[in-house]
Amino acid sequence: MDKQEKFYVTTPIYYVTDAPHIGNTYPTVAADIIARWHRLRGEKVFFLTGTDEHGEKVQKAADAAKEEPKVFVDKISLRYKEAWKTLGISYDKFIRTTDPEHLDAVARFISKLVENGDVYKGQYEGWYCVPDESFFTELQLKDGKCPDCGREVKRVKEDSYFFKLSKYQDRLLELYDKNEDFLSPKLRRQEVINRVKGGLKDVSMTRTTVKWAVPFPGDKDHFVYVWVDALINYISALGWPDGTFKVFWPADVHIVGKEINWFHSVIWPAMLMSAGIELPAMIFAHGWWTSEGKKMSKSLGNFVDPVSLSSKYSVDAIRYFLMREMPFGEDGDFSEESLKARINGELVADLGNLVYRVLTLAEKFDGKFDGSADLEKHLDVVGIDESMDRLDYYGALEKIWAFIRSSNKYINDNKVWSLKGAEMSNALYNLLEACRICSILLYPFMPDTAQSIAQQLGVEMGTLKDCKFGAFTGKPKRGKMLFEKVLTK
RNA sequence: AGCGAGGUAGGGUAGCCUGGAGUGCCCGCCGGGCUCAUAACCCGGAGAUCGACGGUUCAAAUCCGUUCCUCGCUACCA
Repeated sequence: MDKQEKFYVTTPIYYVTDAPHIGNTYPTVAADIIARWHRLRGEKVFFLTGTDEHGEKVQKAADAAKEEPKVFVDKISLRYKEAWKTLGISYDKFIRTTDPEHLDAVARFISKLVENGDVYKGQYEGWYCVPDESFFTELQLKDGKCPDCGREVKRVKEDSYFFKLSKYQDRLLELYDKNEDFLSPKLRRQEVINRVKGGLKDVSMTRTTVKWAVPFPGDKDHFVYVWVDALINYISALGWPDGTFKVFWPADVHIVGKEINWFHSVIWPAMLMSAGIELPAMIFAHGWWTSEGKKMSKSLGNFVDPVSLSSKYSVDAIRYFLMREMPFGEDGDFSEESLKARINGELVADLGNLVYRVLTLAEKFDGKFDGSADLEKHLDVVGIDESMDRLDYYGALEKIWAFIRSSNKYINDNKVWSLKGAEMSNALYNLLEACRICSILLYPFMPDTAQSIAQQLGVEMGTLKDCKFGAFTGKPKRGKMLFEKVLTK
């Protein structure tokens, strides 16, 4: 269980043209859980999230809101912070790409690429939709027209600085080959490798038309394209090249959405190679949610909002559901019916009921809780820890739930309610220890619930080291039910 | 089109790499048990020609080939 002493996890930084919704909540909750897990292991953890605030789309959104870009992004950035507070996100730093330190780091980073001869001036060619003021690649066009509005596009050329991505093809392939976990989950691995094998084109990294951006060092007509700016947040947040950068870099995992996997799995490591900076250990691309079976889209207005859901149900239920409904990395569907089914079936009937019945029995018993660890054989802490190493939250929860079910079964099989004396003491010892260990294992997923369990057991919240049967020293006192049953339909 | 993933009981999955009686898990359904517990918990049962065709083998969900279907990625959507 003793892995590295430090752990650095990041979420994508979220583009401020949208309010928080399930799409950005999902990786944020996932990062929060893995950060909390590593804290339970006793590691020094740095958990970074933030907002991506530059670019043309932000500029336009600010214009539409009749606000200065900075005023606009301040507002939205705050909404993210509020949402994360509601959802119990324990980030260590919230970076904004408009932070002065970040702007400075971007300029220095790019100068480094220039020094190393990986940046050259060329011409960017693309299709431009005048009314939308947007560039598109050949592939993005829909029947030769603007994919957004369907109007005519025109071929334009503009000066641009390029990053020599092509130069790093072999080194990238070597990286993927040597480090199997770099491209995670496995399902994404071959997809990226084959595309890289197919050849890499140098990428345009500046624009002259977008002014709401970081100035390009050494050429005042150019501004850094948002994706370059955004990627650098992972090191600028640490104060690269000094400060906590020295403690926490390289990142142990960058959690990203599959749509931005290319940038993180290919372009970002190439940029780091060019700058002579160590590479992150893992890029984990998660899947997407549909909403009630339909793709979430602005036109349908069907974005799932976990913040408002969390006031209707509970934060912990939402956090649990996000990790339990589908394996991290795959796609899945969000439906309120399914959420209710998991609350009633798993949180109420399995977990909540277990804790409640155990505490009822324990309160009635007058004596010490002592015995031999009969239930421990159903507990697979090592397996759970290994699942968490792979960010397999789904697998970890499956194992935790197997233990919860075994504990419920133990009560029935042994007719615990009818036991007396030493037999009762032994049974309650096992059950109370089971609940205590569950409180620890569940803590990263459902912090409030876990703390409530610990409190009702009358014990301090433990760490991963305490996930083994030992002496039960608590003073159980039943409190309120962990989860209330919700009405279906 | 290219590349990738997948098709296992009513739904969702594991098993496939390293062949060995369709073996497991969750939900749903039917029946039973129990009464500590939030109509909660526990047990049992029904339900699958493992997408289709062909091959290898004593033996195929598992290996090989073909085929049909679904989904994802393809360079700034979480």
